[in-house]
Amino acid sequence: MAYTSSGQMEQTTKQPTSEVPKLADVAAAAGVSTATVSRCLNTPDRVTKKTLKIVMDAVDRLGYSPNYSARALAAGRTNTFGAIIPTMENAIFARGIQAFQEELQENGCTLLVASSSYREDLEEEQIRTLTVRGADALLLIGYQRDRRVYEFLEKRKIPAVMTWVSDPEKNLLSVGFNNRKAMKLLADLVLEKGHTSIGCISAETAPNDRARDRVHGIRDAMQAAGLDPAALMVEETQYSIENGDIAFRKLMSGPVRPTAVMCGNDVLAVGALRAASALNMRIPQDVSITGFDDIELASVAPVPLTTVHVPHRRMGQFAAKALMAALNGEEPDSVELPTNICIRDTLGAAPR
Amino acid sequence: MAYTSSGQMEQTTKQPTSEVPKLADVAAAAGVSTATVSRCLNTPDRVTKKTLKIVMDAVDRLGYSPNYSARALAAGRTNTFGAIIPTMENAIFARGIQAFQEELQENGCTLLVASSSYREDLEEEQIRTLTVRGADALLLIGYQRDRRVYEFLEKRKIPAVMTWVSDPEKNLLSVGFNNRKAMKLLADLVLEKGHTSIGCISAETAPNDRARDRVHGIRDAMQAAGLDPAALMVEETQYSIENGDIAFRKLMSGPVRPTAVMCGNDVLAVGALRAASALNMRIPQDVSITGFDDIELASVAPVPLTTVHVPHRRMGQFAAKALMAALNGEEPDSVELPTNICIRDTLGAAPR
DNA sequence: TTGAAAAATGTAAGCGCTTACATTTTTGCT
DNA sequence: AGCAAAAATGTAAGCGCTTACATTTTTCAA
Repeated sequence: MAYTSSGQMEQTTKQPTSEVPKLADVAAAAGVSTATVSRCLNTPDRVTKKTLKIVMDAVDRLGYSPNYSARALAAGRTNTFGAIIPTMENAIFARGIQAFQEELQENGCTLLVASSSYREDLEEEQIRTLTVRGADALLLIGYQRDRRVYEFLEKRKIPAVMTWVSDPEKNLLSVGFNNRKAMKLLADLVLEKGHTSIGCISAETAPNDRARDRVHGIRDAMQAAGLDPAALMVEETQYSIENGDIAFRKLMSGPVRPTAVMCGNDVLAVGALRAASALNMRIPQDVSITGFDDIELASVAPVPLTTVHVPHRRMGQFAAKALMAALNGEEPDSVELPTNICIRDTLGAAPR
Repeated sequence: MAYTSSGQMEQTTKQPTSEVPKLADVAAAAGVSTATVSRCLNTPDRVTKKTLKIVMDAVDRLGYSPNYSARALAAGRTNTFGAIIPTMENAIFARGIQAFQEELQENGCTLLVASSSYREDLEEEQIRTLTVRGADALLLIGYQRDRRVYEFLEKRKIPAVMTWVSDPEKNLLSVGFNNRKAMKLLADLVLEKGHTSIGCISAETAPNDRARDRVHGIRDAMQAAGLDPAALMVEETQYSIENGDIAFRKLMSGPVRPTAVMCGNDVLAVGALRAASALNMRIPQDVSITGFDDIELASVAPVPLTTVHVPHRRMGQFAAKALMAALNGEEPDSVELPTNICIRDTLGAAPR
């Protein structure tokens, strides 16, 4: 009777199994100790095939499933990961996070997602919340945050991976891509088409290092092509179709009309597309427009969008793998994924 | 020394506070028992103002935050809610779930979201997973699922709220709206405009009671208007812009061309819109198109969409409130929210 | 066959918190 | 001032699991 879960004697009137079975019940049913049951569940190779079978049969028979809180408390790990993304409102992060989640799930881990609304202070708060909630590790977007945050994570020994960015210079684990280089490559292509008057619709660069890098990339290309990088006309706004529309109109009503408008992401580009067609501008004959990300929206836009394809799914998967490795005491390497340009119908030769 | 967390004597070399402080440390620092600290945190009104202050000061000073696993284990509640939605890929559920989450967060609760890909079997699996993970309560979409699932929840005493639907006949807690009635109202309007040949692009109705109800609503209106409900031309497909496009073309290439196409949601409607303009049909002169949901997409579509507005945010909030009430042993009432028709530019008089 | 090393299993001490119950303090009367 | 009831606080027993360590069983070379 050593392992029955309740101290009371067996009643003559048997309980109708309304109670959820616990580890000790399985142990009793299988005639082994709780430690053995625990091993069968967590480290099956430390147990005889025979006992494994007996125990697993008991598990099935009782319909046992472990209490995660108890497990977390005893083991000191929650198997819960956190991700803090700037927004859930549009699809920018959806695919990558989805892949991240799937990869975790396959390994028995859970994901908690929070959003920061592109605000550093809120991000910090969310990081603390998720940590307190017991997240074993975190996925973050970009590098830009107070050093205090990094110190906090360091102190708590919580592995974190930065995503959507890549900078080998930084001594931080990252799984992402080089925004600046990716955008430069697309800009090179735009310049090759003969455009000299370039506009750019970007997310707000102050709180967003990815956006900043992308704008930088355009300037790099201009410089390389012998143009004045300062001539780039930049409109900053928040990511939304509506805002892309507005920003495009602003660019078009300025003193110098750009012949190509490079957008910081596909959502803005679709807004620009809409504005252009509302202004009776033909694409790409009158104006070229490019995006970034290659989300579904890009391919179903009124005119399919020339954009930069980002391997979101692979990024999510690798990020998960890296964090799980870090939790196992390994020292995973950062990975920089290649992006590639996705040529569709919105980029053409400069007019005239 | 009764409440220090470590049994060892104070070392001469003080630890650099690397260890995360625990309840007992706070108790020791405040000079009270662990019970009192716990009460300060959970039921502050059961404690003197004075001790509350002392304890909270200690909490701040030590930077204490409770271990949620331990709390969950001891209290038998996790303060975690689960939501299982058919898909995260488009924005249909985003707003409602976001509001649900915000409401929970305000009350110190966490949300775990999983998706079922519109498959009953996967939904059941996710329900079990979330339950095992310790979800105290669940938000589900629609009514349609095996009775076994309801029994399971009943047995485990896990409150669940059905959302995006409302049927007072069902003896289940729900916070939602009447899909059939909502769609009928819109269909009434379409019929008033003189349309007699109606098409419908719907989600697959087999696994989706909301979609089924909406189609039903159109038929109700036709019947009421003296038309043959069986004459409704229905195309079923999965929710995506692309599929809406394809379905629209199918409808238009059938033996009878509908003059109005009512879509099961806004995403499909935007696809239909795109197809129409690709086919050089003017909206609404040549063909009327309607949506359902009123997500952002609807108002930024090439032609702003006439659609049914669903109060997603309020639905999410009420759902959260209902579940929290249920967990407190109350018996919350189901709530049916009103929808309303959002008239924009895609519905016009029947041609000729 | 024997015995030491390796493998399997068992024992029991927590993990950090909540809460029933016991005890002490305060309150509000008379 | 004195007393019973109410309020505040303290005591300590778990919540269900993992795991260090102890014990038993198996393996395998001599």
